[in-house]
Amino acid sequence: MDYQFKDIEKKWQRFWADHQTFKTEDETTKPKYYVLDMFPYPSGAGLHVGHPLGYIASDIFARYKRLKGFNVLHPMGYDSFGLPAEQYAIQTGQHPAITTEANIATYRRQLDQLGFSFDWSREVRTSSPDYYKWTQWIFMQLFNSWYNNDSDKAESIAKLVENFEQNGSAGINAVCDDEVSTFTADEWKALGNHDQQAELLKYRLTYLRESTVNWCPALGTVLANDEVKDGFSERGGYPVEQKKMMQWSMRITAYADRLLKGLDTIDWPEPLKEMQRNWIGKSVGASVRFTIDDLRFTNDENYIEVFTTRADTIFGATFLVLAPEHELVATLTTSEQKAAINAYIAQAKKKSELERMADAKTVSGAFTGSYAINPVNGEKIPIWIADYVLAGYGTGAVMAVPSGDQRDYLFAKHYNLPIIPIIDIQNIETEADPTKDGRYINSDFINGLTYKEATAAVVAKLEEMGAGKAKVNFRMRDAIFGRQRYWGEPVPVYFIGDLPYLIDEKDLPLVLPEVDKYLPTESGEPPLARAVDWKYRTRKSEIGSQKSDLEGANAGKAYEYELSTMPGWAGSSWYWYRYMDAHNDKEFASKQAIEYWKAVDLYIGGSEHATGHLLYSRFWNKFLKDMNLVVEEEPFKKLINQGMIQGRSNFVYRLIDEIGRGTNTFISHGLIREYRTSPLHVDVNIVENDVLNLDKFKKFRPDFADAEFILEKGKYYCGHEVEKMSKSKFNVVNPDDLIERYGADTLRMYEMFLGPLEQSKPWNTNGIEGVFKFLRKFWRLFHDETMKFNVSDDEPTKAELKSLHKIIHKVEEDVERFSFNTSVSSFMIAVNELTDLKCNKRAILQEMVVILSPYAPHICEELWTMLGNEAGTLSYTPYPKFNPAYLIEDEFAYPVSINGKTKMNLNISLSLDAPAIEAAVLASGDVQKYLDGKAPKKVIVVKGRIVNIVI
RNA sequence: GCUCAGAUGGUGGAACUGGUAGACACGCAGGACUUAAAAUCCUGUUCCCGUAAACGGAGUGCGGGUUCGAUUCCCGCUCUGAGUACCA
Repeated sequence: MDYQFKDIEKKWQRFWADHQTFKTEDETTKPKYYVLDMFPYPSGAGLHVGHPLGYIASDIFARYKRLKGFNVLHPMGYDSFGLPAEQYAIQTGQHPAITTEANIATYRRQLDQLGFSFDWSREVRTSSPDYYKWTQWIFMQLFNSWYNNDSDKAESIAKLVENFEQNGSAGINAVCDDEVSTFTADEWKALGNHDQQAELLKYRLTYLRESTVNWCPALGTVLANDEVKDGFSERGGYPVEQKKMMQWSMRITAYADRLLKGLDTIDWPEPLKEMQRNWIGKSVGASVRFTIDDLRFTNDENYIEVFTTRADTIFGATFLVLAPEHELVATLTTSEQKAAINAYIAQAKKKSELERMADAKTVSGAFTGSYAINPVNGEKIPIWIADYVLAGYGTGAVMAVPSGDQRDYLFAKHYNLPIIPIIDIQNIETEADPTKDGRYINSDFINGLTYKEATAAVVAKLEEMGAGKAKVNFRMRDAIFGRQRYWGEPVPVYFIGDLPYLIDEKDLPLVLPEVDKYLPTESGEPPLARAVDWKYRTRKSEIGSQKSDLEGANAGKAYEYELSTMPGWAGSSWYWYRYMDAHNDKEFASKQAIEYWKAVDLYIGGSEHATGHLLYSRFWNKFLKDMNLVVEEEPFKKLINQGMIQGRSNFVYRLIDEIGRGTNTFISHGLIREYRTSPLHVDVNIVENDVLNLDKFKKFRPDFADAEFILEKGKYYCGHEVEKMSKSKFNVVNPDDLIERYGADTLRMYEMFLGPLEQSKPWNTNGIEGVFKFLRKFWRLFHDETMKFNVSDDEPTKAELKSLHKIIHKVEEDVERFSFNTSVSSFMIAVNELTDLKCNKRAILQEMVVILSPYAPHICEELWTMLGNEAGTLSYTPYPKFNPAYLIEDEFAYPVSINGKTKMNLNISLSLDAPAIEAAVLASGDVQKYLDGKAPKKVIVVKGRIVNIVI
């Protein structure tokens, strides 16, 4: 029988499902290996050919590891909360759960078709209450924790309370809000429960605070920074504005340093680590207090604090600049300057983020009229405001050193402020010079010192004066953790007055209530406000840690729940643990499961999650580690980014008539220079190797039914271009179509054959034939001319064994370094060789089946059983053992170069050593011809490699 | 602007530690089989000169360097893609 991929693939997909071939046990006899894919959001559009790229790679790796004797965890699930389902619900009134369910069914069908070896018994869905129960539970742990800088880890709030009760706020070194109170133990105890809770909220790892948020009116929700692009929402492209709002936040900044340090311990692509480093944005410097030269300010508030990374340049500081939003601006502004300052603030406020960015080159600012004192030299320097200083970074104020900082330089030039050189080699004629080389001048006690010495000396002096101290600043902000949306996890919190309280653990999961519409209420409250009688009722018998508020008059009352839901990244920040123990209803995963599987050994996914999912996941993981709930500091040991698959669009060229109208005549791409044409996207699915299928084109759109063509060599050639893959560009290729035509094994191998996994590349179906032909050729090795199964038990020859062992070794090497494209080529070479050798020996072919099975599992399962093996055993059979003895050659065709240019090959025994090889080469007639009687200047011989003769 | 990645035939790409550049595949051209088409198979295919071959020359974005030898290492530049954006 010929290679019937359709029957074969259906048969084995069913077999794997029926026999649960890939169900993973949490056993400990084999070494474990955890291969994870980034789980998809099940969108309505289904998979396109770009999505499976990473899944195919991870599946090959997982299958390979099984053959190598590992107990492999290779699960899949769905990140099923999200905006598109909700948008659809708003438009149609359909409950997002229903849409989501339907989309998941499509995804599942498409994934199954590709023959993945997922253990579906462990499937997770972030939108399922069994799952989000634990997302809520983790939220509660965060609420009940604070970050202790002294132990450098998160600890229980109870411990903090204990400390307050014994010592007050003294000795607490926490990551917390800026405005925490100081109090004694007695003062603490004297506080009412309300005030105590309000104070504790400033320490909790998830907390409420008024924050400036990215409010998107069109979506009716708040967006995270990474969901906003250039002032517009990433999804939908709606305008985003800044708005103040009470929001849940996550104190991720507590982990900034650990998130940074951890990067050095994990095997991730360098660019991705770099992106996280930039995002965290650690800068080491100093905070410096500049006294305000104004008697109106009281003694303990008479300073402006700035952050600088160049404390060494402080003698060059000739003015201060505050952000227009800085809280001191109003008080600093003198009456003469009031008009100018107000005008400037008004103008700055009007400018959108986008305009501010485009305007980066223009210098603008205003003088407050006030002065400050430079602490190191007592100089009186003016205080300005300008929008190049950002309120959200550092202290929202800078000391301007125009000789060393280009923005300060431009500002000083524009407003005629002094520029003082502070380093002897500094050249500041046309621009600032931020050099750190040379020696200091005009700088009093650091004159003559080097950069390192000067920085230390200045910081020491400032500390001594009480005017500053060394400080580390981070660019990263606490992450906002709330959406005014319906389709997300409810926050397990209710309110008594203005204070949030956790619901009882027994009441988890807090299930998403039904609502009549998925829109905000008329008064602007989130959709959850529409739920009827959705209130938390406390029970006196089940009161928790914050008990005093639930007792007495409050017991049994109904309280408002938090109405916002969790953001998209909540459910994906811990899901890899759920796969370890997906059905546990006592814990998010059992201790044994976590201790066995530990962390993800290989994680494959796109780099677009670099600063979102991958950062938040590391944060939650570190927190869970601090709580002793998990065992590893880093969740993903090795990570690979699969490249993006871009679209490759095809174009037809419509002839334009004299008056500029499009006609119904189309010009082949090679001829368009001779005509006036306009390009038109054409569906790539009716184009093959850039040749248009004319009949299908006529059916593509009704107005093309009577299209005419000007052809080249009888064919219509299309033009092409690389663009984003999108429906509107008609360049979306659906894997279903390709599977229908060539089968999943061909598609799997072709996606790998396209090029290195990590490289972005345009999808191009040209060439898939080659892979398909390869599989047929492989099939034919097992069959005679009449397509009858025919395998012999004869002893293999030396040449056959050599081919086999070459590929055994090559595939091992390739898979270990994730170079899947090169192993596909090598398979082709091996099959070409075995075809030439007319090899049908079981001893060779059975091993070939095992080696190829991770790549093309269906055809291999079929051949495996045809060879007489038990069905389903292929996935767990041992990988063939490489024997280098079969590759040993006794002769090598040495390339002989003259002056580095290869001229010929000479067969020489590999047993000869260098001098003997040299003699043999020089004796050769062909070499003599080049030497022309002269002696060579030099002869380089690398045994087994090359001979180079220098003349 | 900054950071990172990349540039090899008509196309996707290979060459892993400096050692035969262009493996493998697509496409194209020619041929076999066929009434024909499809499928399959065979041959050729970096470019230039020689218009058959041998042979010769050039060649991995550009310009230099190190080396017996460079796609690979170093310096400078150009272009493409991604991320980031006044971060003090």
